[in-house]
Amino acid sequence: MNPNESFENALKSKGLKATKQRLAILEMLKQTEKPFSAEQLYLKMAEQEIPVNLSTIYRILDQLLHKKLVVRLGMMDGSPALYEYNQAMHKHYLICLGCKKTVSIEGCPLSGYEQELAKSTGYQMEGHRLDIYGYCPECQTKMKS
Amino acid sequence: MNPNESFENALKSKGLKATKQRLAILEMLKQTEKPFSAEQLYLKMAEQEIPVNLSTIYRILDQLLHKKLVVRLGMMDGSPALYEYNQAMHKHYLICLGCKKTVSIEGCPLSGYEQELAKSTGYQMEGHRLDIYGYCPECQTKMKS
DNA sequence: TTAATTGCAAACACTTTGCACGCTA
DNA sequence: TAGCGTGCAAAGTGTTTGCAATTAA
Repeated sequence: MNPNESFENALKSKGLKATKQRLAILEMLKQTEKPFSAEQLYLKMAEQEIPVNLSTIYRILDQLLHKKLVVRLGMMDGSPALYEYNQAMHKHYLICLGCKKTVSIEGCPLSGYEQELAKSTGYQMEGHRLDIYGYCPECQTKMKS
Repeated sequence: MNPNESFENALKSKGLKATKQRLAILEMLKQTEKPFSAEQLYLKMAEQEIPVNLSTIYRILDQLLHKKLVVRLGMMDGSPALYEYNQAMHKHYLICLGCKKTVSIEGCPLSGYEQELAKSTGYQMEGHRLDIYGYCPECQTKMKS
């Protein structure tokens, strides 16, 4: 099945029209498997001669977020939000405080914990966000010099 | 020891002058043990006839953050950052997606995990952020009606 | 055809900055 | 009194919104 076709179906089944802007965003996020900010997407799309307005990107990302086709992360400081294609299995990130590089972590150390917490608090869990901060090996050596 | 006195020392030992604005902010955060936004602090201080400029609050919070007298949290969406007095032991939060209430969680489920990760990745760990999202019991019943 | 979607420009909220004055040490 | 700290106003950044024009279904 053509990748675009599958996105078309995904969008339609969520009640969203399959516009080229939405398809382009989904494709970009899915293929790279990396988180992008709204502006990064905007620039990438410009390169590919798919001119879009930044506000449109924000609107689309917001819709995709609500439809759970995309997840949002980042924003430890006031820096822009990052969006990533929502692989069914959720991920966590190791973020370098030096160069801001983010790499994803295998597995989730909280699988059981969340359920316990639900029992003890009466909360209905909807998920969690875990980011781990440190300095990557390269930045550590840079800091020494 | 007078609480203000201990803050004075804390500030001076970090190379910061003990001004009434800084003291007021520290006191407020320490006493309430709750996270506040810059604006909330601004309003509270106005009530107490300690007029401050909002930009001063931001500057002070930023300094306190770097000196680790305060921690920052929040910002899952674009809402304002929250600052809280830095109790030595770090905390995590259970945040209600309905009413935005945040309650802190006992203990940290990641104590051992972070060290393992440091070994396997070569990163020098600086800490992590874990927030858990769900609906509190009250919001669950509201949603049913 | 027509309701959803987009572009544009303007507004927004939160935060940061430059500069002159004021106050702590 | 020397220099850190503050207020003020203005600018910045990331994001959202109203409205008219466009496009997918």
